[in-house]
Amino acid sequence: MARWDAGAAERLRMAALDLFTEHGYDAVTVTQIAERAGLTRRTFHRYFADKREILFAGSERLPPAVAEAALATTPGLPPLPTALSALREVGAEVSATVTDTGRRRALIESSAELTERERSKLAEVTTALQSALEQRGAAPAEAHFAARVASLVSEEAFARWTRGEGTFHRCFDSAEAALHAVLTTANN
Amino acid sequence: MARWDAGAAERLRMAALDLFTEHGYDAVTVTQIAERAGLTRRTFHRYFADKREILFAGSERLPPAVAEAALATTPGLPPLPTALSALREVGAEVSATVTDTGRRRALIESSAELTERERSKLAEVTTALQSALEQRGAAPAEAHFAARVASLVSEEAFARWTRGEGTFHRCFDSAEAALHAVLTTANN
DNA sequence: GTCTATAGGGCGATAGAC
DNA sequence: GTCTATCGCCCTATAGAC
Repeated sequence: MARWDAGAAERLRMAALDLFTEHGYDAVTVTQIAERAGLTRRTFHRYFADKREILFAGSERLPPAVAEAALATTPGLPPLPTALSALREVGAEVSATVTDTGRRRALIESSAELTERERSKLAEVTTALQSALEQRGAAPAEAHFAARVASLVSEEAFARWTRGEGTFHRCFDSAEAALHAVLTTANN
Repeated sequence: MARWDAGAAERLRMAALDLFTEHGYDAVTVTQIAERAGLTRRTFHRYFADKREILFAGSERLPPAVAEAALATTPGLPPLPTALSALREVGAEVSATVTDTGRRRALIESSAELTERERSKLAEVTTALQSALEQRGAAPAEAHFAARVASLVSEEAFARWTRGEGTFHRCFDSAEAALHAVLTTANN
């Protein structure tokens, strides 16, 4: 376990995931994670701001990706379709890339601390999306609603995809249809 | 410094609010709050699980209140109108009761930690609402969407109300109209 | 790499209300 | 006397400073 083995961050991530699944999130200390990765507690904090962050490594790339996707859609497309299209596109990429989905989901749901942090991460995506919509000329309130409704669809799409209800695109479309159904039933 | 002065929790809350506004949330320690309230750090933790919780005192009453309101609406009303009606009703009560709105809002927005916690509190309301809708016979996915869309309207209503855009009922209605506008523009 | 401040909580002793 | 809120001292772990 050479001190300069590459991928310290990735080794820490794996060590953490293993220890968490084995003993539960709360029962594992940062020191134990660092030790299993052959590093020190100090080094852990060079890569992750706090213990929760290790389960959200790489998530900082999502908000800019979504914003970029939104800005790249057909000019003149209204805010909601723009937001949906951006999240559909980036979500498909994520669903194709991501690993350990099941273990990660179970862990996050097992701890209030982690659920809380996940909400923040999702909120960051929504905020970035809202800004992008405003850049495209949407009014703040309009951008806010569109970004949040689209995020709602995207979250539901991920939930369906995790449950194995088909490809991400398929799940996204069915989530969108389900939302539409709820909205129109209401207007009767 | 009477050990038995009534309202320890409220004294702690006031002390915390004062100290936070004076020095900033991060710069204040639990020990300082307890001292200003004439109590010890240990007692603080008998009332509040952690430092953040003191800014959300009483929030545990909201989820049941919203669920109750949802269950009390006209039988047969579809999920979304039910959810909207419940949040409109409870929101109006809250807006009539709550104090220190301005200071509290500024504080929460000043700290990522507090923003994170607030999201959790809002999510608890949404979850309770969703359960109530399911109890009324809505399918899980349907209940989920209705609860979250309605919560979105309610949050926007509170934002408008805090900005002084009229009574809470008025703000709620205008928020609902704004959402409707975004949704219909999308369907063109 | 060590050192410090602080959070958060377990446990038993105790001071005051009844 | 009982009952219970509070205290004091214990500990561990996080997070960041030196």
